[in-house]
Amino acid sequence: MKYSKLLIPTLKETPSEAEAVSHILMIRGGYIRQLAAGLYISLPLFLRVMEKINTIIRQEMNRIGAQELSLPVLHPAEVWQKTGRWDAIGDEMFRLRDRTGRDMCLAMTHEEIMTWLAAKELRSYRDLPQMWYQIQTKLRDEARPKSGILRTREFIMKDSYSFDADLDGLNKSYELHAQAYHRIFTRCGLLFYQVESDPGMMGGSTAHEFMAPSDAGEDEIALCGRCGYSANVELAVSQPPEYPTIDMPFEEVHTPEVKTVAEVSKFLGLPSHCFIKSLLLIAKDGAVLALLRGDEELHEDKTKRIIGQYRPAHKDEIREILGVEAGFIGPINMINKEIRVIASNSLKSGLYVSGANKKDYHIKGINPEIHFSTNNKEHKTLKLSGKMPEVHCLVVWRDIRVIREDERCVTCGAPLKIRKVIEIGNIFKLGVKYSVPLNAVYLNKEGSEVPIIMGSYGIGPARVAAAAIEQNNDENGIIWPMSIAPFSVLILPLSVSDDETTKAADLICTALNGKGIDFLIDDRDMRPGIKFKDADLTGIPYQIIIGAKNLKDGLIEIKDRRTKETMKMPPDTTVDYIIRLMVML
RNA sequence: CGGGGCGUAGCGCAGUCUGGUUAGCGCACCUGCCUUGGGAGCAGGGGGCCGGAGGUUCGAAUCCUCUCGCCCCGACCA
Repeated sequence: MKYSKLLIPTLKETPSEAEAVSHILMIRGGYIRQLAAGLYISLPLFLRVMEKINTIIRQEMNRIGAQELSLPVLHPAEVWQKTGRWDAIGDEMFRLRDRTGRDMCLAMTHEEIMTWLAAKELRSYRDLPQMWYQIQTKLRDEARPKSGILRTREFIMKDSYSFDADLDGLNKSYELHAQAYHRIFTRCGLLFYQVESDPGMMGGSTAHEFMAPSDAGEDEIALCGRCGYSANVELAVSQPPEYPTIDMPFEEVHTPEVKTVAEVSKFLGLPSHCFIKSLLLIAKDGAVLALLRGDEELHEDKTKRIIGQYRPAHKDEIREILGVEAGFIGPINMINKEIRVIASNSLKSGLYVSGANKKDYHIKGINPEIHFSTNNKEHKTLKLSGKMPEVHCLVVWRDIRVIREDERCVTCGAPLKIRKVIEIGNIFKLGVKYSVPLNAVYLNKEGSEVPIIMGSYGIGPARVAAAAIEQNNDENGIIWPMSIAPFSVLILPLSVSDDETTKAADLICTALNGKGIDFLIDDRDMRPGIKFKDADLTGIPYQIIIGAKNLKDGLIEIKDRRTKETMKMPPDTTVDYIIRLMVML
């Protein structure tokens, strides 16, 4: 392919709207252009990268027995209404009406349509299992598109769906996908982790995400270097750091106008881990008191999984519900109040200071082993009858804390690392969440009607490309992994007006063509400096540099974009040398 | 949706606070000469509804009101 025939509008300067490295380099390298917020045009080079990634995906999906098909991007509302998602999903779904006034939406994912097809076409256990996938456009009216193509309103997604007769089958399909994903991302030259993830609103039991480490990522994962534990921080667990108990009597202390953990800690001269941080939350079915150790932070997602959607209580609500000003609330004298209390596991033992539920007072020496009780009615009765007066609070022990870097792994005790990552793929065990409402059932051997067990599995090819750039670049530009580079080789005839140079370039083109290697030749009548800069920026893995000076000695030069190493050799051996390099990769 | 920033030539920016020649600089672009191993040099040239609308004023890129767009942080993310 000739450079002069391709639209590759490279930029010398960094565009002001780009922040992420991959975003900057994709724009500067002439890969993409922005049409509007979250909407991008793929230029020829980027399209080639996407095609290479999609080819790898297809090969690996086909290899596990999945079949490719293509579904509409415009959907009738009815299917989505049947699963309840028409109402459950808010502004993120693009909605419209057709000319007859019928409600329609644009596909943000395809569980409904795939399940609809399964309901129509799959009848018997003999039809199962099936794995169907497509590489198609998805549309989501994102609240905040960001970081170039990492979060857009329209994007390509490989989504596949498995249909099995039973859980064993689902587990097999799930495992096959996990293996395929490992092969895909490895072949794409990415560093990545498979981590446990929150099944969330997809509605399922098990879920994993495939995460590529990058500072541009929106997610964070916790990693154990020793045992391999890895999880999204949305659900990652760790051993809370342990501190020696500081002895203190059980007594009230006057703490006028001293409210936050930091203030009380300073006032009493005690470290923050000696405190119980009490937060009043308003959940759908009432107020919830969350107790954390003073050095901990409440984890919103973990908490939501326990009490559902919630918000922090306002100051006047605290006064109304607990009868005390914010800043002095705590687990004391809570036993008669009809408020759920959820306490962080780290508070199970030790001695603590917390608000006394009395203005300007805190209480020292709270001993959860004595003053807290697990959630059973018995203690309440005993307390009320005066037999166990020391119990102040009925608690449920839960993991509701945010984990931190270097805390200990719960399985092996090694320090955990936290990494920012780009989510490049995910796999979910859906179960019957979609097959039941859409009546996707089959007849089993016994002749009874049973819902199909489903799984769903996604990959964002553009995110794979972005992650590859994030992980492979230098001050001069992109360094593509060979497998997904737009071209394998870039030929740089430094002067297109020099006959010897052109002749040598032609020779190499012919040889590369003969070997089926995809190459680009920079045939532009430009100064060498420009060609070198563009070559490095666009990131094609190998450069064959043909200059008059080396040619006088019968030599041309091969440069490895990644290592910057160069090798001089006669033109007729160049192509074989390149092939050897490519095989080594 | 909340907070912040920015809209001036294709790109990157100055000018705006403190209103006043013909709105400026670098890069890119066009013509010519010259040059050809890391974004050359010289000479000449084209390109602007200063995001949009309304207002204040003798006069608005500049002040006021409204509005649209883009980016960043947060919320959201099926």
